[in-house]
Amino acid sequence: MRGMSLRMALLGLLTASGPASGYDLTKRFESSVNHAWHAGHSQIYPELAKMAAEGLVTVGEEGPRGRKTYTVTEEGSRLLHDWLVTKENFRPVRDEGALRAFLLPLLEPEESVALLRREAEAYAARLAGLEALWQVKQGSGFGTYALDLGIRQLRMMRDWAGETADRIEHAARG
Amino acid sequence: MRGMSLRMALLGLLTASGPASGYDLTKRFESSVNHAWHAGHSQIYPELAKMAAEGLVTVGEEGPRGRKTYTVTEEGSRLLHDWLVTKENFRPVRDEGALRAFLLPLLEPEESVALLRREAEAYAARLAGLEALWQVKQGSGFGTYALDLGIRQLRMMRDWAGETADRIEHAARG
DNA sequence: TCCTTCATGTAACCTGTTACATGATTCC
DNA sequence: GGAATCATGTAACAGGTTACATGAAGGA
Repeated sequence: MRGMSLRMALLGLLTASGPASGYDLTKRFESSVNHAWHAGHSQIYPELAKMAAEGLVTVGEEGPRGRKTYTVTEEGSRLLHDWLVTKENFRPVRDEGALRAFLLPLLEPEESVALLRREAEAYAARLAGLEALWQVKQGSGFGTYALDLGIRQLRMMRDWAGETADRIEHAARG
Repeated sequence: MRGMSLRMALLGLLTASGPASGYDLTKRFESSVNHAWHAGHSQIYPELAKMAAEGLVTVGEEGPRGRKTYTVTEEGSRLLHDWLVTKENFRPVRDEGALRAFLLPLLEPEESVALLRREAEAYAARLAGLEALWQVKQGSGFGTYALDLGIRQLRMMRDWAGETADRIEHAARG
């Protein structure tokens, strides 16, 4: 089995914050795990159905408006634990930002510099968002480790973009 | 059009290192752009065919063993340039490492620590690979900016894993 | 002759994206 | 009554993975 990530994210959210509907999970994704793994409702609903069919979750009674509540089973719990502990995580890299970095020398120096400055700003803006979240959470709570990682990531990229722009500018003038 | 990355990587390699066959490009991918964007031959061959059909590249005479040589056209060149200069790059995040970080609190402290130590080592090993490459290239040449980015990335992840392990260990004891 | 490398592809499958589609409930 | 939000889904398509399949050329 290859891409179990969506499954694991769902099992994780259900474990951490308790039983929920597909709708709830879609919201939880947006507000918590989204900066680590993105998924929309059109992916979540069918995945929950499959997971129920495979016994990883159970579906409760239908509530108002057809609401279905999912709960993790023993088997789901075990699977998540095993995945976390066991799985070697080196899937092939596919990073559009890095690809653009790779191709950067194909641009004129002024073009590259302008691009990098723009990107540095964009990274800084996203960074500000995550840092605000960090403030709110006071550096504790469920998503903290991932949030820390995300912040470090954006800081690194902002710095890389800025310093690379400086380097190119310097080389073009000097 | 959404995922133009493979296309752009191919146009970029053809621009930077000259006309090549699908086979050559597969090799070039492995040895240069692989740490930024991965693709195998089964993706590259059909993509080149599509690109030829759309006039982004031309196919030369067949060489020995059915070898086909591709060359970038004006149109391909323009497309690549526009993509680099214009495109806003914020595709949704989908980072398995970050997801695992998010789910980390579901493990027992000792399990998390063991996992993070293992990961820190793995990052360090990959880092050593890229740093060796950097030494070879003496910090210059076509892929340099991306290589720099890759190195910063791995350093950051290694540090994050190590420091997070320390933090958890400290909290569990103290 | 045999092995390796060069060289091309296809097919089935899984994951993710975008757009379409529907309807109940609650609040103003 | 009308708008927002709750709540579920499907379908067509694009992108990526794995495995299968074939054969020519070159070197030991």
